[in-house]
Amino acid sequence: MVGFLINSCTLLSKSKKRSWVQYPNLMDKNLKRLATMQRMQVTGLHLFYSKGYYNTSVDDVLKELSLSKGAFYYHFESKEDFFIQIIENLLVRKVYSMLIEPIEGHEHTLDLITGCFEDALETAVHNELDYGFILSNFINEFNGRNEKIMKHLNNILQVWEVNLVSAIQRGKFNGHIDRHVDAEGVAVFLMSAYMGVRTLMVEMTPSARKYRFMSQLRHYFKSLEAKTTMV
Amino acid sequence: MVGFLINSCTLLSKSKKRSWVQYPNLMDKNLKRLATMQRMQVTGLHLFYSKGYYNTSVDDVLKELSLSKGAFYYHFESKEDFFIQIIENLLVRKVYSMLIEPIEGHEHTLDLITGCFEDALETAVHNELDYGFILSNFINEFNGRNEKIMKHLNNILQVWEVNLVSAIQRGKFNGHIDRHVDAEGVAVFLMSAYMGVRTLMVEMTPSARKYRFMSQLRHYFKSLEAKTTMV
DNA sequence: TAAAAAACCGACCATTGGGTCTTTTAAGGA
DNA sequence: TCCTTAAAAGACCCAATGGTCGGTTTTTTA
Repeated sequence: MVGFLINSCTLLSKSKKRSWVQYPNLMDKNLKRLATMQRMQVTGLHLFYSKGYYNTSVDDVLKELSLSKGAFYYHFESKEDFFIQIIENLLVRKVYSMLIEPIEGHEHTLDLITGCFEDALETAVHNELDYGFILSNFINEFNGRNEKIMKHLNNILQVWEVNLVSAIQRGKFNGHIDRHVDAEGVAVFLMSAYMGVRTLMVEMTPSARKYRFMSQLRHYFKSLEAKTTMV
Repeated sequence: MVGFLINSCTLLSKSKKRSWVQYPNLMDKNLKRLATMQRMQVTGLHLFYSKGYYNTSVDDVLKELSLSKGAFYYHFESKEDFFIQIIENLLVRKVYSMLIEPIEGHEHTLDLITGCFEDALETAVHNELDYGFILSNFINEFNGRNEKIMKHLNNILQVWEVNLVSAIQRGKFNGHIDRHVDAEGVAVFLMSAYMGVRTLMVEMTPSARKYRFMSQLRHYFKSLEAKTTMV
Protein backbone atom coordinates (compact mmCIF):
# COMPACT_ATOMS: atom_id res chain seq x y z
CA MET A 1 0.00 0.00 0.00
CA VAL A 2 2.67 2.44 1.03
CA GLY A 3 4.77 1.09 -1.78
CA PHE A 4 2.12 1.97 -4.30
CA LEU A 5 1.80 5.51 -3.10
CA ILE A 6 5.48 6.21 -3.14
CA ASN A 7 5.72 4.70 -6.53
CA SER A 8 2.84 6.74 -7.89
CA CYS A 9 4.20 9.95 -6.44
CA THR A 10 7.44 9.41 -8.23
CA LEU A 11 5.63 8.94 -11.49
CA LEU A 12 3.52 12.02 -11.00
CA SER A 13 6.37 14.33 -10.11
CA LYS A 14 8.09 13.21 -13.25
CA SER A 15 5.13 13.91 -15.46
CA LYS A 16 4.55 17.35 -13.99
CA LYS A 17 8.16 18.19 -14.70
CA ARG A 18 8.83 19.87 -11.40
CA SER A 19 9.63 18.31 -8.11
CA TRP A 20 7.11 18.70 -5.29
CA VAL A 21 9.98 18.36 -2.87
CA GLN A 22 10.50 22.10 -3.02
CA TYR A 23 6.89 22.82 -2.12
CA PRO A 24 6.13 21.20 1.21
CA ASN A 25 2.34 21.34 0.90
CA LEU A 26 2.18 20.09 -2.62
CA MET A 27 3.20 16.73 -1.27
CA ASP A 28 0.27 16.51 1.05
CA LYS A 29 -2.07 17.53 -1.69
CA ASN A 30 -0.76 14.95 -4.08
CA LEU A 31 -0.81 12.39 -1.37
CA LYS A 32 -4.41 13.13 -0.61
CA ARG A 33 -5.39 13.08 -4.23
CA LEU A 34 -3.61 9.82 -4.80
CA ALA A 35 -4.96 8.30 -1.63
CA THR A 36 -8.52 8.94 -2.76
CA MET A 37 -7.86 7.59 -6.23
CA GLN A 38 -6.16 4.61 -4.69
CA ARG A 39 -9.10 3.88 -2.46
CA MET A 40 -11.45 4.05 -5.40
CA GLN A 41 -9.26 1.80 -7.49
CA VAL A 42 -8.81 -0.80 -4.80
CA THR A 43 -12.53 -0.96 -4.19
CA GLY A 44 -13.17 -0.90 -7.92
CA LEU A 45 -10.87 -3.81 -8.59
CA HIS A 46 -12.45 -5.79 -5.85
CA LEU A 47 -15.95 -5.22 -7.14
CA PHE A 48 -15.10 -5.66 -10.80
CA TYR A 49 -13.40 -8.91 -9.98
CA SER A 50 -16.22 -10.25 -7.90
CA LYS A 51 -19.21 -9.03 -9.88
CA GLY A 52 -17.75 -8.36 -13.29
CA TYR A 53 -17.09 -5.03 -14.93
CA TYR A 54 -20.36 -4.62 -16.78
CA ASN A 55 -22.27 -5.84 -13.81
CA THR A 56 -20.76 -3.33 -11.43
CA SER A 57 -21.94 0.26 -11.56
CA VAL A 58 -19.87 3.27 -10.70
CA ASP A 59 -22.39 3.91 -7.96
CA ASP A 60 -21.63 0.52 -6.47
CA VAL A 61 -18.03 1.55 -6.01
CA LEU A 62 -19.01 4.94 -4.68
CA LYS A 63 -21.53 3.55 -2.26
CA GLU A 64 -18.87 1.36 -0.69
CA LEU A 65 -16.73 4.41 -0.04
CA SER A 66 -19.50 6.89 0.73
CA LEU A 67 -18.33 9.07 -2.11
CA SER A 68 -20.29 10.87 -4.75
CA LYS A 69 -20.42 10.91 -8.51
CA GLY A 70 -18.76 14.26 -8.38
CA ALA A 71 -15.72 12.87 -6.67
CA PHE A 72 -15.48 10.06 -9.16
CA TYR A 73 -15.68 12.16 -12.29
CA TYR A 74 -13.35 14.68 -10.79
CA HIS A 75 -10.61 12.04 -10.67
CA PHE A 76 -11.46 9.86 -13.64
CA GLU A 77 -12.64 10.60 -17.14
CA SER A 78 -14.97 7.66 -17.45
CA LYS A 79 -15.66 4.20 -16.17
CA GLU A 80 -13.41 2.80 -18.87
CA ASP A 81 -10.57 5.16 -17.97
CA PHE A 82 -11.05 4.17 -14.36
CA PHE A 83 -10.67 0.54 -15.22
CA ILE A 84 -7.62 1.04 -17.36
CA GLN A 85 -5.93 2.83 -14.50
CA ILE A 86 -6.84 -0.04 -12.24
CA ILE A 87 -5.18 -2.41 -14.67
CA GLU A 88 -2.03 -0.36 -14.85
CA ASN A 89 -1.78 0.44 -11.17
CA LEU A 90 -3.02 -2.69 -9.48
CA LEU A 91 -3.55 -5.60 -11.80
CA VAL A 92 -0.12 -5.42 -13.39
CA ARG A 93 1.58 -5.47 -10.02
CA LYS A 94 -0.64 -8.23 -8.74
CA VAL A 95 0.16 -10.55 -11.60
CA TYR A 96 3.77 -9.58 -11.48
CA SER A 97 4.25 -10.29 -7.80
CA MET A 98 2.27 -13.50 -7.95
CA LEU A 99 3.39 -15.16 -11.15
CA ILE A 100 6.44 -13.42 -12.55
CA GLU A 101 8.70 -12.28 -9.80
CA PRO A 102 8.71 -15.66 -8.03
CA ILE A 103 10.27 -17.39 -11.04
CA GLU A 104 12.98 -14.89 -11.65
CA GLY A 105 15.58 -16.57 -9.46
CA HIS A 106 18.47 -18.63 -10.66
CA GLU A 107 17.71 -21.87 -8.93
CA HIS A 108 16.20 -24.91 -10.61
CA THR A 109 13.63 -23.34 -12.93
CA LEU A 110 11.03 -26.07 -12.79
CA ASP A 111 11.12 -26.01 -8.99
CA LEU A 112 10.59 -22.28 -9.04
CA ILE A 113 7.57 -22.59 -11.30
CA THR A 114 6.20 -25.45 -9.26
CA GLY A 115 6.53 -23.43 -6.08
CA CYS A 116 5.04 -20.38 -7.71
CA PHE A 117 1.96 -22.25 -8.95
CA GLU A 118 1.68 -24.03 -5.62
CA ASP A 119 1.56 -20.72 -3.78
CA ALA A 120 -0.77 -19.05 -6.23
CA LEU A 121 -3.24 -21.90 -6.11
CA GLU A 122 -2.99 -22.15 -2.35
CA THR A 123 -3.97 -18.51 -2.10
CA ALA A 124 -6.97 -19.24 -4.26
CA VAL A 125 -7.95 -22.22 -2.15
CA HIS A 126 -7.84 -20.22 1.03
CA ASN A 127 -9.59 -17.26 -0.43
CA GLU A 128 -13.10 -17.64 0.87
CA LEU A 129 -14.61 -15.91 -2.14
CA ASP A 130 -12.64 -16.93 -5.15
CA TYR A 131 -13.78 -15.92 -8.59
CA GLY A 132 -11.02 -17.44 -10.66
CA PHE A 133 -7.86 -16.04 -12.15
CA ILE A 134 -8.53 -12.36 -12.25
CA LEU A 135 -6.68 -11.81 -15.50
CA SER A 136 -8.41 -14.55 -17.41
CA ASN A 137 -11.76 -13.47 -16.04
CA PHE A 138 -11.30 -10.02 -17.46
CA ILE A 139 -9.98 -11.37 -20.74
CA ASN A 140 -13.13 -13.40 -21.04
CA GLU A 141 -15.31 -10.47 -20.21
CA PHE A 142 -13.75 -7.98 -22.59
CA ASN A 143 -12.79 -10.19 -25.46
CA GLY A 144 -14.57 -9.00 -28.58
CA ARG A 145 -16.27 -6.25 -26.60
CA ASN A 146 -13.59 -3.71 -25.82
CA GLU A 147 -10.50 -3.66 -27.98
CA LYS A 148 -8.79 -0.97 -25.93
CA ILE A 149 -8.99 -2.77 -22.63
CA MET A 150 -8.06 -6.04 -24.28
CA LYS A 151 -4.77 -4.52 -25.38
CA HIS A 152 -3.86 -3.69 -21.81
CA LEU A 153 -4.80 -7.13 -20.61
CA ASN A 154 -2.86 -8.81 -23.35
CA ASN A 155 0.20 -6.82 -22.46
CA ILE A 156 0.16 -8.48 -19.08
CA LEU A 157 -0.24 -11.87 -20.68
CA GLN A 158 2.71 -11.19 -22.93
CA VAL A 159 4.96 -10.14 -20.10
CA TRP A 160 4.05 -13.32 -18.32
CA GLU A 161 4.74 -15.40 -21.40
CA VAL A 162 8.09 -13.75 -22.06
CA ASN A 163 9.17 -14.34 -18.50
CA LEU A 164 8.13 -17.96 -18.59
CA VAL A 165 9.99 -18.52 -21.82
CA SER A 166 13.17 -16.97 -20.55
CA ALA A 167 12.91 -18.90 -17.30
CA ILE A 168 12.69 -22.11 -19.24
CA GLN A 169 15.56 -21.17 -21.46
CA ARG A 170 17.56 -20.40 -18.38
CA GLY A 171 16.76 -23.89 -17.19
CA LYS A 172 17.95 -25.36 -20.43
CA PHE A 173 21.10 -23.32 -20.19
CA ASN A 174 21.70 -24.47 -16.65
CA GLY A 175 21.32 -28.06 -17.73
CA HIS A 176 18.26 -28.74 -15.65
CA ILE A 177 15.89 -28.88 -18.58
CA ASP A 178 16.36 -31.06 -21.61
CA ARG A 179 17.84 -28.98 -24.40
CA HIS A 180 15.31 -30.28 -26.93
CA VAL A 181 12.41 -28.81 -25.03
CA ASP A 182 10.42 -26.14 -26.85
CA ALA A 183 10.41 -23.22 -24.42
CA GLU A 184 7.58 -21.36 -26.16
CA GLY A 185 5.50 -24.48 -26.22
CA VAL A 186 6.02 -25.16 -22.54
CA ALA A 187 5.14 -21.58 -21.73
CA VAL A 188 1.85 -21.74 -23.63
CA PHE A 189 1.07 -25.08 -22.04
CA LEU A 190 1.78 -23.77 -18.56
CA MET A 191 -0.24 -20.64 -19.01
CA SER A 192 -3.13 -22.65 -20.38
CA ALA A 193 -3.03 -25.12 -17.57
CA TYR A 194 -2.86 -22.44 -14.92
CA MET A 195 -5.66 -20.34 -16.35
CA GLY A 196 -7.81 -23.39 -16.78
CA VAL A 197 -7.33 -24.84 -13.36
CA ARG A 198 -8.16 -21.53 -11.80
CA THR A 199 -11.50 -21.61 -13.56
CA LEU A 200 -12.05 -25.18 -12.47
CA MET A 201 -11.23 -24.29 -8.91
CA VAL A 202 -14.00 -21.77 -8.53
CA GLU A 203 -16.25 -24.72 -7.99
CA MET A 204 -16.53 -27.27 -5.28
CA THR A 205 -13.49 -29.10 -3.96
CA PRO A 206 -10.90 -26.60 -5.09
CA SER A 207 -8.25 -28.08 -2.87
CA ALA A 208 -8.72 -31.56 -4.27
CA ARG A 209 -8.41 -30.18 -7.76
CA LYS A 210 -5.37 -28.22 -6.80
CA TYR A 211 -3.72 -31.34 -5.45
CA ARG A 212 -4.46 -33.36 -8.55
CA PHE A 213 -3.39 -30.59 -10.81
CA MET A 214 -0.09 -30.04 -9.05
CA SER A 215 0.73 -33.69 -9.05
CA GLN A 216 0.18 -33.90 -12.80
CA LEU A 217 2.20 -30.75 -13.29
CA ARG A 218 5.13 -32.33 -11.50
CA HIS A 219 4.72 -35.39 -13.63
CA TYR A 220 4.82 -33.26 -16.75
CA PHE A 221 7.86 -31.39 -15.48
CA LYS A 222 9.70 -34.63 -14.90
CA SER A 223 9.38 -35.38 -18.57
CA LEU A 224 11.08 -32.08 -19.36
CA GLU A 225 14.12 -32.63 -17.20
CA ALA A 226 17.48 -33.26 -18.79
CA LYS A 227 18.02 -36.99 -19.26
CA THR A 228 21.60 -36.89 -18.06
CA THR A 229 20.58 -35.75 -14.63
CA MET A 230 23.48 -34.98 -12.34
CA VAL A 231 23.15 -33.56 -8.83
CA MET B 1 -31.56 -29.35 -36.20
CA VAL B 2 -34.12 -31.98 -37.02
CA GLY B 3 -32.52 -34.11 -34.38
CA PHE B 4 -33.10 -31.48 -31.75
CA LEU B 5 -36.73 -31.10 -32.62
CA ILE B 6 -37.48 -34.78 -32.58
CA ASN B 7 -35.66 -35.10 -29.33
CA SER B 8 -37.50 -32.20 -27.75
CA CYS B 9 -40.83 -33.53 -28.90
CA THR B 10 -40.15 -36.78 -27.22
CA LEU B 11 -39.33 -35.02 -23.99
CA LEU B 12 -42.43 -32.89 -24.16
CA SER B 13 -44.80 -35.71 -24.88
CA LYS B 14 -43.39 -37.53 -21.90
CA SER B 15 -43.85 -34.62 -19.57
CA LYS B 16 -47.43 -34.03 -20.68
CA LYS B 17 -48.15 -37.66 -19.99
CA ARG B 18 -50.09 -38.29 -23.16
CA SER B 19 -48.82 -39.15 -26.53
CA TRP B 20 -49.36 -36.65 -29.31
CA VAL B 21 -49.23 -39.48 -31.77
CA GLN B 22 -52.95 -40.00 -31.30
CA TYR B 23 -53.74 -36.36 -32.11
CA PRO B 24 -52.47 -35.62 -35.58
CA ASN B 25 -52.49 -31.82 -35.17
CA LEU B 26 -50.89 -31.74 -31.82
CA MET B 27 -47.64 -32.61 -33.48
CA ASP B 28 -47.81 -29.60 -35.76
CA LYS B 29 -48.65 -27.36 -32.85
CA ASN B 30 -45.75 -28.57 -30.83
CA LEU B 31 -43.55 -28.31 -33.84
CA LYS B 32 -44.43 -24.69 -34.37
CA ARG B 33 -44.08 -23.84 -30.75
CA LEU B 34 -40.79 -25.60 -30.51
CA ALA B 35 -39.54 -24.12 -33.74
CA THR B 36 -40.05 -20.62 -32.44
CA MET B 37 -38.47 -21.41 -29.12
CA GLN B 38 -35.64 -23.08 -30.94
CA ARG B 39 -35.02 -20.02 -33.10
CA MET B 40 -34.96 -17.80 -30.05
CA GLN B 41 -32.62 -20.12 -28.22
CA VAL B 42 -30.20 -20.49 -31.09
CA THR B 43 -30.03 -16.74 -31.55
CA GLY B 44 -29.83 -16.24 -27.81
CA LEU B 45 -26.94 -18.62 -27.41
CA HIS B 46 -25.10 -16.95 -30.21
CA LEU B 47 -25.54 -13.48 -28.73
CA PHE B 48 -24.89 -14.51 -25.14
CA TYR B 49 -21.72 -16.21 -26.23
CA SER B 50 -20.44 -13.31 -28.25
CA LYS B 51 -21.51 -10.41 -26.05
CA GLY B 52 -22.01 -12.01 -22.69
CA TYR B 53 -25.25 -12.72 -20.89
CA TYR B 54 -25.51 -9.53 -18.87
CA ASN B 55 -24.43 -7.48 -21.82
CA THR B 56 -27.11 -8.84 -24.12
CA SER B 57 -30.66 -7.64 -23.73
CA VAL B 58 -33.73 -9.64 -24.48
CA ASP B 59 -34.51 -7.03 -27.09
CA ASP B 60 -31.24 -7.75 -28.82
CA VAL B 61 -32.35 -11.32 -29.34
CA LEU B 62 -35.81 -10.26 -30.41
CA LYS B 63 -34.57 -7.66 -32.85
CA GLU B 64 -32.51 -10.28 -34.65
CA LEU B 65 -35.62 -12.37 -35.18
CA SER B 66 -38.12 -9.57 -35.67
CA LEU B 67 -40.12 -10.85 -32.76
CA SER B 68 -41.71 -8.96 -29.93
CA LYS B 69 -41.49 -8.95 -26.19
CA GLY B 70 -44.87 -10.58 -26.08
CA ALA B 71 -43.65 -13.57 -28.01
CA PHE B 72 -40.68 -13.91 -25.74
CA TYR B 73 -42.53 -13.79 -22.46
CA TYR B 74 -45.17 -16.04 -23.86
CA HIS B 75 -42.61 -18.79 -24.31
CA PHE B 76 -40.23 -18.10 -21.45
CA GLU B 77 -40.76 -17.07 -17.87
CA SER B 78 -37.77 -14.78 -17.66
CA LYS B 79 -34.39 -14.07 -19.14
CA GLU B 80 -32.87 -16.46 -16.65
CA ASP B 81 -35.31 -19.22 -17.49
CA PHE B 82 -34.55 -18.60 -21.14
CA PHE B 83 -30.87 -19.07 -20.54
CA ILE B 84 -31.29 -22.21 -18.52
CA GLN B 85 -33.29 -23.73 -21.33
CA ILE B 86 -30.54 -22.76 -23.72
CA ILE B 87 -28.06 -24.58 -21.54
CA GLU B 88 -30.14 -27.70 -21.36
CA ASN B 89 -31.18 -27.75 -24.99
CA LEU B 90 -28.13 -26.49 -26.81
CA LEU B 91 -25.06 -26.13 -24.67
CA VAL B 92 -25.19 -29.61 -23.23
CA ARG B 93 -25.40 -31.16 -26.68
CA LYS B 94 -22.68 -28.89 -28.02
CA VAL B 95 -20.19 -29.88 -25.37
CA TYR B 96 -21.23 -33.47 -25.62
CA SER B 97 -20.75 -33.76 -29.35
CA MET B 98 -17.50 -31.85 -29.30
CA LEU B 99 -15.70 -33.15 -26.25
CA ILE B 100 -17.39 -36.23 -24.91
CA GLU B 101 -18.73 -38.34 -27.72
CA PRO B 102 -15.46 -38.31 -29.68
CA ILE B 103 -13.60 -40.05 -26.86
CA GLU B 104 -16.14 -42.77 -26.26
CA GLY B 105 -14.59 -45.23 -28.68
CA HIS B 106 -12.51 -48.22 -27.76
CA GLU B 107 -9.35 -47.40 -29.62
CA HIS B 108 -6.20 -46.06 -28.02
CA THR B 109 -7.61 -43.58 -25.51
CA LEU B 110 -4.84 -41.03 -25.66
CA ASP B 111 -5.11 -40.90 -29.44
CA LEU B 112 -8.82 -40.33 -29.16
CA ILE B 113 -8.35 -37.44 -26.77
CA THR B 114 -5.58 -36.00 -28.89
CA GLY B 115 -7.76 -36.12 -31.96
CA CYS B 116 -10.70 -34.69 -30.07
CA PHE B 117 -8.72 -31.71 -28.80
CA GLU B 118 -7.12 -31.27 -32.17
CA ASP B 119 -10.52 -31.01 -33.84
CA ALA B 120 -12.02 -28.79 -31.19
CA LEU B 121 -9.13 -26.36 -31.32
CA GLU B 122 -9.09 -26.40 -35.09
CA THR B 123 -12.73 -25.37 -35.10
CA ALA B 124 -11.82 -22.49 -32.83
CA VAL B 125 -8.95 -21.44 -35.05
CA HIS B 126 -11.13 -21.36 -38.12
CA ASN B 127 -13.97 -19.64 -36.40
CA GLU B 128 -13.60 -16.09 -37.53
CA LEU B 129 -15.12 -14.69 -34.37
CA ASP B 130 -13.97 -16.81 -31.51
CA TYR B 131 -14.76 -15.86 -27.97
CA GLY B 132 -13.19 -18.75 -26.15
CA PHE B 133 -14.59 -21.97 -24.77
CA ILE B 134 -18.23 -21.24 -24.41
CA LEU B 135 -18.63 -23.27 -21.23
CA SER B 136 -15.75 -21.67 -19.38
CA ASN B 137 -16.85 -18.22 -20.52
CA PHE B 138 -20.22 -18.70 -18.94
CA ILE B 139 -18.73 -20.20 -15.81
CA ASN B 140 -16.61 -17.11 -15.45
CA GLU B 141 -19.55 -14.83 -16.01
CA PHE B 142 -21.92 -16.49 -13.58
CA ASN B 143 -19.58 -17.64 -10.88
CA GLY B 144 -20.55 -16.01 -7.62
CA ARG B 145 -23.36 -14.15 -9.33
CA ASN B 146 -25.98 -16.76 -10.09
CA GLU B 147 -25.95 -19.94 -8.11
CA LYS B 148 -28.79 -21.49 -10.05
CA ILE B 149 -27.19 -21.16 -13.44
CA MET B 150 -23.84 -22.24 -12.06
CA LYS B 151 -25.36 -25.54 -11.04
CA HIS B 152 -26.41 -26.26 -14.59
CA LEU B 153 -23.03 -25.31 -15.95
CA ASN B 154 -21.23 -27.44 -13.41
CA ASN B 155 -23.33 -30.40 -14.33
CA ILE B 156 -21.86 -30.23 -17.79
CA LEU B 157 -18.38 -29.97 -16.38
CA GLN B 158 -18.99 -33.03 -14.26
CA VAL B 159 -20.24 -35.08 -17.15
CA TRP B 160 -17.15 -34.14 -19.04
CA GLU B 161 -14.92 -35.06 -16.14
CA VAL B 162 -16.58 -38.39 -15.56
CA ASN B 163 -16.22 -39.30 -19.19
CA LEU B 164 -12.58 -38.32 -19.27
CA VAL B 165 -11.86 -40.35 -16.18
CA SER B 166 -13.56 -43.44 -17.53
CA ALA B 167 -11.80 -43.02 -20.86
CA ILE B 168 -8.47 -42.98 -19.09
CA GLN B 169 -9.35 -45.94 -16.98
CA ARG B 170 -10.33 -47.76 -20.13
CA GLY B 171 -6.88 -46.94 -21.46
CA LYS B 172 -5.27 -48.35 -18.36
CA PHE B 173 -7.37 -51.45 -18.67
CA ASN B 174 -6.42 -51.88 -22.30
CA GLY B 175 -2.78 -51.60 -21.38
CA HIS B 176 -2.15 -48.41 -23.34
CA ILE B 177 -1.80 -46.23 -20.30
CA ASP B 178 0.52 -46.89 -17.41
CA ARG B 179 -1.42 -48.47 -14.62
CA HIS B 180 0.06 -46.11 -12.02
CA VAL B 181 -1.47 -43.09 -13.68
CA ASP B 182 -4.01 -41.17 -11.62
CA ALA B 183 -7.04 -40.99 -13.88
CA GLU B 184 -8.76 -38.24 -11.89
CA GLY B 185 -5.61 -36.19 -11.91
CA VAL B 186 -5.13 -36.52 -15.62
CA ALA B 187 -8.74 -35.54 -16.19
CA VAL B 188 -8.42 -32.39 -14.13
CA PHE B 189 -5.18 -31.55 -15.85
CA LEU B 190 -6.67 -32.04 -19.29
CA MET B 191 -9.75 -30.01 -18.57
CA SER B 192 -7.61 -27.23 -17.15
CA ALA B 193 -5.29 -27.21 -20.11
CA TYR B 194 -8.11 -27.19 -22.61
CA MET B 195 -10.09 -24.46 -20.91
CA GLY B 196 -6.99 -22.36 -20.54
CA VAL B 197 -5.73 -22.68 -24.05
CA ARG B 198 -9.11 -21.73 -25.38
CA THR B 199 -8.86 -18.48 -23.47
CA LEU B 200 -5.35 -17.93 -24.71
CA MET B 201 -6.45 -18.56 -28.25
CA VAL B 202 -8.94 -15.74 -28.34
CA GLU B 203 -5.99 -13.49 -28.92
CA MET B 204 -3.58 -13.10 -31.77
CA THR B 205 -1.90 -16.10 -33.34
CA PRO B 206 -4.36 -18.71 -32.21
CA SER B 207 -3.04 -21.25 -34.65
CA ALA B 208 0.53 -20.91 -33.39
CA ARG B 209 -0.66 -21.38 -29.87
CA LYS B 210 -2.75 -24.34 -30.87
CA TYR B 211 0.26 -25.96 -32.48
CA ARG B 212 2.47 -25.42 -29.46
CA PHE B 213 -0.20 -26.58 -27.10
CA MET B 214 -0.90 -29.75 -29.01
CA SER B 215 2.73 -30.63 -29.25
CA GLN B 216 3.16 -30.30 -25.50
CA LEU B 217 0.01 -32.29 -24.95
CA ARG B 218 1.44 -35.13 -26.99
CA HIS B 219 4.61 -34.88 -24.99
CA TYR B 220 2.64 -35.14 -21.77
CA PHE B 221 0.67 -38.06 -23.11
CA LYS B 222 3.83 -39.92 -23.97
CA SER B 223 4.78 -39.80 -20.32
CA LEU B 224 1.51 -41.50 -19.44
CA GLU B 225 1.89 -44.42 -21.79
CA ALA B 226 2.56 -47.87 -20.41
CA LYS B 227 6.30 -48.44 -20.15
CA THR B 228 6.15 -51.96 -21.51
CA THR B 229 4.80 -50.78 -24.80
CA MET B 230 4.00 -53.58 -27.19
CA VAL B 231 2.43 -53.10 -30.61
C1' DT C 1 -68.11 -21.59 -39.56
C1' DA C 2 -67.94 -19.90 -35.00
C1' DA C 3 -65.88 -20.29 -30.59
C1' DA C 4 -61.71 -21.18 -28.12
C1' DA C 5 -57.04 -21.37 -27.55
C1' DA C 6 -52.39 -20.38 -28.95
C1' DA C 7 -49.11 -17.13 -30.64
C1' DC C 8 -47.76 -12.74 -31.00
C1' DC C 9 -47.73 -7.47 -30.87
C1' DG C 10 -46.17 -3.26 -28.94
C1' DA C 11 -47.19 0.44 -25.68
C1' DC C 12 -46.11 1.17 -21.08
C1' DC C 13 -43.72 1.00 -16.45
C1' DA C 14 -40.15 1.20 -12.95
C1' DT C 15 -35.47 1.06 -12.30
C1' DT C 16 -30.77 1.50 -13.33
C1' DG C 17 -26.58 3.30 -15.10
C1' DG C 18 -23.21 6.36 -17.21
C1' DG C 19 -22.33 10.87 -17.43
C1' DT C 20 -23.04 16.30 -16.81
C1' DC C 21 -23.43 20.37 -14.32
C1' DT C 22 -24.00 23.60 -10.82
C1' DT C 23 -23.18 24.26 -6.12
C1' DT C 24 -20.82 23.66 -1.67
C1' DT C 25 -16.87 22.73 1.36
C1' DA C 26 -12.26 23.01 2.87
C1' DA C 27 -7.49 23.98 2.71
C1' DG C 28 -3.57 26.72 1.62
C1' DG C 29 -1.27 31.21 0.23
C1' DA C 30 -0.73 36.19 0.46
C1' DT D 1 -8.83 37.72 6.64
C1' DC D 2 -9.70 37.23 1.94
C1' DC D 3 -8.96 34.80 -2.27
C1' DT D 4 -8.02 30.96 -5.12
C1' DT D 5 -8.45 26.39 -6.18
C1' DA D 6 -8.76 21.46 -5.30
C1' DA D 7 -12.12 18.14 -3.83
C1' DA D 8 -16.48 16.55 -3.24
C1' DA D 9 -21.60 16.67 -3.22
C1' DG D 10 -25.79 15.50 -5.37
C1' DA D 11 -29.62 16.89 -8.39
C1' DC D 12 -30.50 16.08 -13.00
C1' DC D 13 -30.51 13.99 -17.86
C1' DC D 14 -31.41 10.37 -20.96
C1' DA D 15 -30.96 5.99 -22.95
C1' DA D 16 -31.41 1.13 -22.00
C1' DT D 17 -33.48 -2.89 -19.76
C1' DG D 18 -36.32 -6.50 -17.69
C1' DG D 19 -40.80 -7.23 -17.27
C1' DT D 20 -46.21 -6.45 -17.59
C1' DC D 21 -50.50 -6.17 -19.81
C1' DG D 22 -54.43 -5.50 -22.71
C1' DG D 23 -55.33 -6.29 -27.19
C1' DT D 24 -54.91 -8.50 -32.07
C1' DT D 25 -53.98 -12.13 -35.28
C1' DT D 26 -53.65 -16.90 -36.42
C1' DT D 27 -54.59 -21.60 -35.80
C1' DT D 28 -57.23 -25.44 -33.93
C1' DT D 29 -61.24 -27.65 -32.59
C1' DA D 30 -65.99 -28.82 -32.41
